Amino acid sequence: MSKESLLEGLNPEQREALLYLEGPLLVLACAGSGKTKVIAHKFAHLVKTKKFPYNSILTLTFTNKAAHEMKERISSLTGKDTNGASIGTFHAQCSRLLRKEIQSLGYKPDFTVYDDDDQCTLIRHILREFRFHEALYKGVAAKIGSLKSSLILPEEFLSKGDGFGFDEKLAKVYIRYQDELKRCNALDFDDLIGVTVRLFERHPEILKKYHALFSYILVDEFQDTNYAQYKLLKLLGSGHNNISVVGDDDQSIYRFRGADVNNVYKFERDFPGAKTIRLEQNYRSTQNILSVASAVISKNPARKPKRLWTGRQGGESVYHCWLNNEDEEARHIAKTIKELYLRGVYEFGDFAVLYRVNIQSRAVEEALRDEGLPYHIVGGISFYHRKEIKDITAYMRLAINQTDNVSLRRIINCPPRGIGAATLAKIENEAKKKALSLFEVMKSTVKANGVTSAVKERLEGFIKLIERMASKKYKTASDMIQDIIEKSGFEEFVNNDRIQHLNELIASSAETEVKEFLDKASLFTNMDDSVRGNTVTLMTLHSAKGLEFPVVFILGLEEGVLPYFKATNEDEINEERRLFYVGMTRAKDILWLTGASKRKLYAKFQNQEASRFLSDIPKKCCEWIEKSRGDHATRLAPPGSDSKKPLFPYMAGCRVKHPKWGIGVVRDCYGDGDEQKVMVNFPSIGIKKLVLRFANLQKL
DNA sequence: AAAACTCCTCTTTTT
DNA sequence: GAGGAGTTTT
Repeated sequence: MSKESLLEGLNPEQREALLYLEGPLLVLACAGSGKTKVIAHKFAHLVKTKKFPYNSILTLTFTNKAAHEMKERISSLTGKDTNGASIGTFHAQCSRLLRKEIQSLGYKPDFTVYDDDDQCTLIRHILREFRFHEALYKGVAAKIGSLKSSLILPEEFLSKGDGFGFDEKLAKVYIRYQDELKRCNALDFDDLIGVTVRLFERHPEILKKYHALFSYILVDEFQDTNYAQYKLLKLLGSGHNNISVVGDDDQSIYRFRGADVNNVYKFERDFPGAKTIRLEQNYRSTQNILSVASAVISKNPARKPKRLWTGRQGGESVYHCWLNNEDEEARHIAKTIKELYLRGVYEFGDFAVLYRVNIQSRAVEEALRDEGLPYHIVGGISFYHRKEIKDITAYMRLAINQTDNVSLRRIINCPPRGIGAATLAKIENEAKKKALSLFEVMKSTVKANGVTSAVKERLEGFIKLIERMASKKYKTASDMIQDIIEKSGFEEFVNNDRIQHLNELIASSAETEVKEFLDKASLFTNMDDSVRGNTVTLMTLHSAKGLEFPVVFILGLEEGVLPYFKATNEDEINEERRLFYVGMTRAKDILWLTGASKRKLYAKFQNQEASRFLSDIPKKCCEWIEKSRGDHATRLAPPGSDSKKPLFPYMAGCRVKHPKWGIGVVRDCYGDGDEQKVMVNFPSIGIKKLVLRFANLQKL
């Protein structure tokens, strides 16, 4: 593809972003403004026109899915596969780099990556040992995570306690946790970033090497970076300053995971000479949807001002409907989907139902089933997080990294082999005393006296099992998995369903090397394996980021649901507002907002009030439909909105008859007054745009 | 080692 | 009100 065609199809701002090559660049890209496109095209431009080597452009995303899509786009632009390219998630790229360099920090290159599950297991273990309240493990994990994502080391945290004892306890756990990780030769997710930063800080010569290697840096979803990631970018970018970041402060919805929007605001200051380019044209939604979304988000203080606009004038009005309870809400949505589907304009895959919390999916599922509509749910437990899968990977990890205590504890008696709590406690004690790994202690226990011969025998069996696997050179992960299932007794231990999952695992890993497989398994998430098909999509607002659908429903527009009741301070409310904004801007043609006056939350019924966000919506863009009795509905509908003027006489999907072209299906209806136009799909001749005044359409 | 019982939590969750 | 995890019982 030539340079000309790389620029073709880009608007002036997108072009500018692509051609701005010297120095730091911040691209503020509104929802639906083509930010991925800019990155992909810029990558292709650097390679094709500027002759950058393929692996010299570090391209970072947040999700595997985004990385995958990026690779596909780039390879179709450049006509080459992206095997040698440095494109991937922050975590995957750091992990790759650390496998090569981590020895400089005293870890072994075969370190294990602990996912959140493993992290929690370890923290619980430590809490129990300290006799701290074990049930707090989630909060502790979150706190440690946030310290790590701010690059605060355990020792530093200890030095500034709060004086009440809580922080001291936390510090104690943090220190121990970090110590334990090191001894297991393991890194958690935050370490992948943090340790890479430390590596660069302590070893400038290594940093220099990567300055030379990565002569350009491209970053997607920049608003989601945490402090550690920001620091990493600063270090890597400090050599040449060729860094382009793309993001949207209005779509920052992961604050609770350590993401810091301020990174967007700090960029111009911290990267001297930085240029800012705004992408404000939205290629996705109709004007009505955009007006509603902009009105809501504009109420957020401290955001970069933007003028979001679209070429798709008018469009169907945004619908808002208030119902009696969550079942009616769900039924209403199901009925609406069915109706739109039957009109023939939309397929099931065109619909998305978005909600704040996963439990809200239940009512919708039921309603969709009742109407016989196919659906799938995004999120939930990931394949690699299933118990039996994690058990098998624990065997693999232990064989590769025998100091991995977390994995050992997981499988030592699974399947049951008569090594119970008492034996394990003995080993744990011994290990602590001698500062050895559990596996090492097991080996010496077998040689020494002190345990009964029966126990010895069982321990020996386990050790042999692991050592045999460790010494064997498996060609693929699937060979190893099969071996584990056979030799460990898993085969008899698990039931049919789970064997099925294991078979899937074997099939999917037939072409993957063992170590590669383990990395993938750790860094994989539930976002990656959604098998959708052409069915209605149900998911949380969070999971919807980056996606688009012709028809979107957002449910639970009530105080306590959206915004969620846990959001109390202003920052948190603002994040809820952004979440709502992200949801609305997923919609291309039709957007429905619903709420209910009664809802069952955690086993009790609650009276719900309309969400405060609804009052920010300009009345002229929204049609308020009342399907609930009682005072809620009347209070809800804003004054003046009761005059139900059908702004667009033709809904997308309705059938019309044209004197010349016969019967067609309306796709869109837009514009004002005399300019009002309607887009109709006539089976015989295709899509036609007609001025409503002259079209002589007959509604069927 | 399975079964029964008790306790606890219940937001979102890119990796 | 359900589901998960840990603990106690058999």
